[in-house]
Amino acid sequence: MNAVPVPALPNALRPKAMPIARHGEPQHGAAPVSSVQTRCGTCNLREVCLPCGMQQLDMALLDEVVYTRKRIKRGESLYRLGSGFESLYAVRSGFFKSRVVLEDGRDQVTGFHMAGEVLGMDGIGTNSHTADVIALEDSDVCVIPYSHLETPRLRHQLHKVMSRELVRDQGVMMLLGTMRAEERLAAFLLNLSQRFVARGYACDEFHLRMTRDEIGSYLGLSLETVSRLFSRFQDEDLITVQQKHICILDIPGLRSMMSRDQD
Amino acid sequence: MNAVPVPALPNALRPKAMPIARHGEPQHGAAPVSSVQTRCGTCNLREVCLPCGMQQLDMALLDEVVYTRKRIKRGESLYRLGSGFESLYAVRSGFFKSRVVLEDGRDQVTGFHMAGEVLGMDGIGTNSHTADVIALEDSDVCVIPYSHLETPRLRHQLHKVMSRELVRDQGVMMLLGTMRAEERLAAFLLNLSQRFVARGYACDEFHLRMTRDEIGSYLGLSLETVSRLFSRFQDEDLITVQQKHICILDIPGLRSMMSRDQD
DNA sequence: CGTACCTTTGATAGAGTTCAAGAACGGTGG
DNA sequence: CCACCGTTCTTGAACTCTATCAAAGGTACG
Repeated sequence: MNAVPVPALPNALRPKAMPIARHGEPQHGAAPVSSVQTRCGTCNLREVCLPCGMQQLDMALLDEVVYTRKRIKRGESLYRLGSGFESLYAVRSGFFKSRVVLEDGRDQVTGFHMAGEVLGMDGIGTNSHTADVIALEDSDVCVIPYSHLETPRLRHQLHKVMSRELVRDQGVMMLLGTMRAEERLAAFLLNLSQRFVARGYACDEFHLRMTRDEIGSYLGLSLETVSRLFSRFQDEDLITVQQKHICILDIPGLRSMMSRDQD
Repeated sequence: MNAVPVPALPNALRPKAMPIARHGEPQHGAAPVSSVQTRCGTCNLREVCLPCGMQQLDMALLDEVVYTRKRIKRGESLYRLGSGFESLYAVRSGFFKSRVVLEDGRDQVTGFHMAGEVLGMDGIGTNSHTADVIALEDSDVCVIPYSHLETPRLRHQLHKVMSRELVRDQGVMMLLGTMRAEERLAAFLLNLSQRFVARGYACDEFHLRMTRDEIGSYLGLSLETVSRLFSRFQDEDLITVQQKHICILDIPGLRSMMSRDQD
């Protein structure tokens, strides 16, 4: 029942279109306990997942790829710093955060991850993971043993995914390095919006799965600043906020907030 | 003549050990104009370069890998945002910065790159580069056509390099997201020091190849703050600074500067 | 040898943090 | 159904760190 990212909310909050975001397999009344077999060829996420860009390729190839599924409950971790690396994980449904922790206890949220995104690549280099990945809601992942990445196409897809991750990181550095608080939050909202759209959900209305604290950590701001900015954006009719429920009213307005010259 | 990262400086500044940092090939009087053939098997950088970790593997394998070399003069770019992706580049000698530029002109230095490091992986995802990479001194790279990464070992090495890059980015996010100015600069100096050591240079004495402005951009600080902190670190006998020439006097002191509890 | 760039240092101001307190929400159990 | 609890969110006020503005000194390179 957690296949839809916005679980128990009024109709208005449901995705306007959801061609992708349901499980490929029929969902039985009782959720499967932990590991199920899943076939890429029938997975509705295939257009945004690891083999993204493979639509034009032989489906036959995809059909052969079968992964184990794993459920992670809200608050539990997919993996932790120091745990051994064996597999990559594709998020099937749900929402994760990744974070790194400093010796003195400070931590930094390094990313939020939704359906179709790939996790675990930090472990390839040292054979053990360098971050914690924690489910922000009950979630489902496909386990992709690293050793199974045998076909050239799939390997190239992995390269693409990793490369995009590097590019995403550049964006975060830009955000943390040069942007002011309001620009960061605007960029954050627009990014979330884009990613929801890519998954067939409404671009202008969604439910934040993370706390103000987690947003703040990710954006390099205090939770109070995040809260204040949400209120200010609302005053300026850019968005509406009710706790974790966000409506974006003025996408161009948010966008213009990100270029400095025109205040 | 630019093989040594510290070109024209007093003896004290020269690397204390330099088992790695000279060209594998005999250097002819006049520097080669642009492209030369280079063999990994005889390259003195092989222990820190793309095939790092391959020491224990067949050298025979390495010997077959031959790359084209390319010279980039100070101030020139290895590639630019939007330029097509074909190859990865391994830095043989010299020093680079990478940066991304926002529409409104602001830019962010996203990394500094020295001998043995691999550049260009940002281009794999979209088949075009997403950043500018600019030489901070006359430099030398090996051109590694992406299509040549054919052996399983080499591919795995690429995965490792990319993964480590992702982990490095996590570190930068931690830096930009949670650290204060002094912590950032301390972390920066310690990181540089470590990387020099890995290449056989002195850990406590080196020549900065970048300006205060570039350091500031990388660390999310203004150049004035960087300059002030250098001066303060000097007052506190942690380092000595003379323009771009740095001596680290107290590594533990710098390290303790990075944990917040003990002020 | 002069010019352009880089660096240092001071004074001021502003953005965002921190501390604090109260309000809203969500779940639990009586 | 309501009261209760912990967690999350909001808002205010004071303070701090860092940016910005400004000017002078140094260095390097043509």
